[in-house]
Amino acid sequence: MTSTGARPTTPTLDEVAVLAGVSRATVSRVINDSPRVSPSARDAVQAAVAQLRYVPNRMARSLVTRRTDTIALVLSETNTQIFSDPFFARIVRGVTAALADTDLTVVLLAARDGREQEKAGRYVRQGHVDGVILMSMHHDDVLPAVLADASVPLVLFGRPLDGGTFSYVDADNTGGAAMAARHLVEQGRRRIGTVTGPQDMNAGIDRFAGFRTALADAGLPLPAERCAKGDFTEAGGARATARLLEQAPDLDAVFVASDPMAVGALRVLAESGRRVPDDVAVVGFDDAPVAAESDPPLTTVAQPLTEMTQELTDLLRRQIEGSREVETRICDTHLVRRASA
Amino acid sequence: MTSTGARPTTPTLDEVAVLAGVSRATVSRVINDSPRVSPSARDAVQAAVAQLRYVPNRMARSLVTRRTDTIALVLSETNTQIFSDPFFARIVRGVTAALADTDLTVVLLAARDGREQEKAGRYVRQGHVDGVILMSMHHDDVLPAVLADASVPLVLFGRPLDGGTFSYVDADNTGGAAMAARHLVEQGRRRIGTVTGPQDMNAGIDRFAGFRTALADAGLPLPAERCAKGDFTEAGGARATARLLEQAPDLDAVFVASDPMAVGALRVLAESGRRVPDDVAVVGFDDAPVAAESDPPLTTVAQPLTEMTQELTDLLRRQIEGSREVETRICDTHLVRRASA
DNA sequence: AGACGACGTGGAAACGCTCCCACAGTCTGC
DNA sequence: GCAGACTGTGGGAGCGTTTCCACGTCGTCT
Repeated sequence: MTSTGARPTTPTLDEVAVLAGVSRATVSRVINDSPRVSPSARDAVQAAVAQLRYVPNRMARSLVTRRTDTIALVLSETNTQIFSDPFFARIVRGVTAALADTDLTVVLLAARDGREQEKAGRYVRQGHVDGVILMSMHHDDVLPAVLADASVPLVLFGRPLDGGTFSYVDADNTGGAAMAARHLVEQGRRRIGTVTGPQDMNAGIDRFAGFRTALADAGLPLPAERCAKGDFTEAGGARATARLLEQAPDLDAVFVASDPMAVGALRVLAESGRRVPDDVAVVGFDDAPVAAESDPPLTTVAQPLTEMTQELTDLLRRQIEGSREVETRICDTHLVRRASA
Repeated sequence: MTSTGARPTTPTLDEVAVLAGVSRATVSRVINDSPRVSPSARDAVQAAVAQLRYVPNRMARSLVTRRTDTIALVLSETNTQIFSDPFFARIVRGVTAALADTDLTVVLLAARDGREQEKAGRYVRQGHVDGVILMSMHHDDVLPAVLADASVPLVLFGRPLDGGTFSYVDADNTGGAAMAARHLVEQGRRRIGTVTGPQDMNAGIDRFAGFRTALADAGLPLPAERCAKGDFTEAGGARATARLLEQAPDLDAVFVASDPMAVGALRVLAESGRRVPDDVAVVGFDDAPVAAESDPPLTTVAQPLTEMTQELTDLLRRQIEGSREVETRICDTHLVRRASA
């Protein structure tokens, strides 16, 4: 079983050339689908490639072309829990799907603490990738600046808080939250509260702002005791809702800034003996898979994730092609009506 | 805002050498911490590096060293849902943590369909990484063979089904399931059923086998109507449990092959009016975070995930160093007793 | 029939780095 | 005081590609 022999050396372009009886340059042309090759030469090369099971050496190729055909999807998030958030999974799926037809490969980089962020930054700066999609939600994250500084094409998922000059794609969080608020008002609710997201995340801030503004526009008050801060997790949503019910037991509706939190809210509401939507209406945000399966199914604000990931990759690819334009895309949300409101 | 000017060209070793007044070779030595450099030269080089903000070009370096200092963690799994399974997140965390002190960077590759698996395979074969940790659970996955064929160091998470000669690390699924069965027997349970995992996954097969054997050893029968097949998800666990209760309403205990499924089982049991553990005892598997928060908290079989990821990286690093030994590690599980059994 | 593109091809120069080797200078032990 | 080792340094080859350029060899147009 034991052996420390050298691993088999992979064939090079030269060896293929010799076997095919042509020059290295011609083999290269065949590999790269150049039209300027005779059919006979092409056949000979392809046969030789197949026989030797030749695979081009990426490093050598990248060294001269200065392209890697790889992009990084960097998840900069200290909360390890969020990494298993279905929302992230959907983004990853969307991005890889959007690039399925291209020859770009997506690699994921998880940067959960300072050291990992540093590693990710170095990885990018060393030229491993042609571009970066960065998901960084927190205010104090330095990675956006570090990567921008690496002068590598960069697109953010989510509006950056500090308003730096980054290209980014985001959902219309403000508008979506306002839509949720108006929906509740139209249902005749008057004592409407909210479970917010973290207020150091743009999504948390914007959803709260949109909600508050819409409520004010409708002439409804939003006293502090009808607001509780959550952390986008189910457990956090449950805790926040419990607090809310204690502070404002007469609540007749609640806007919960994410679906996982809303699921927690539904549980706590049920445990408190309240019926949803009869006693308390609930609107969530995200249209996560779980929203359709909750009891009752959740009315929620949907983000057009497919469109967003498509925009993300479009923007990035345009930058890779050479554009230095700073572009932003705010994608419209829409209300998905189910049973909870 | 618009401009399509060329991105700033990154400095090379030569430019650093000129600025520092030394040769390229000396700069290289400083970069690579060679001891054979005089303090004065070292200082001059470091100053020049800082001034030019020089970062070595990975491609050029890798081309000659044949190392990339990168390993890939490949998730080969068609079930997109599993990608957001907390279990995966824990593995990712464990692996990156185990490599935190090294200069190895981990990149994640998600291979969810044939095309993505092909991309991942190509990525690896082209020499982007020094080694691969592969999570591939399904019987019909071709990626293990493809990657092994790429003659790149490879370690599997989870025992491969076809018994190929791969290095791998796995939990003692058989032993853990047997432990769960014995625990239920010791509690005086006699009509014990199970919700299994998918039977085309090694974890599903082994847990079922260990459970069945232990039950037989205890002289207890396991009729077919006390077995229901799940898919490792909460919803699947709920469905399987509902089936189980229909087929065998007199069940007094159930071993559920994963914690998410067990959570689904608890819900269905509660809905059917059964008390846990009074009427039906439940043991799960994985010791997922959710196990501690369920109602009642779940007794479950824990895998030593930290130890496993550590072994995984140790094995891989040894292979990268040149070992061609095929090594396997089966890590012991232990029972975490909570309230459900 | 002669000139002239177009076409297919090979030689050779990069790309940015590491590392072997040679070389001068300094230090040690006699 | 001199052979020998040791130390720091620079020159240069080479890693496996792509791509520019020059060079025949045709077919086509006047």
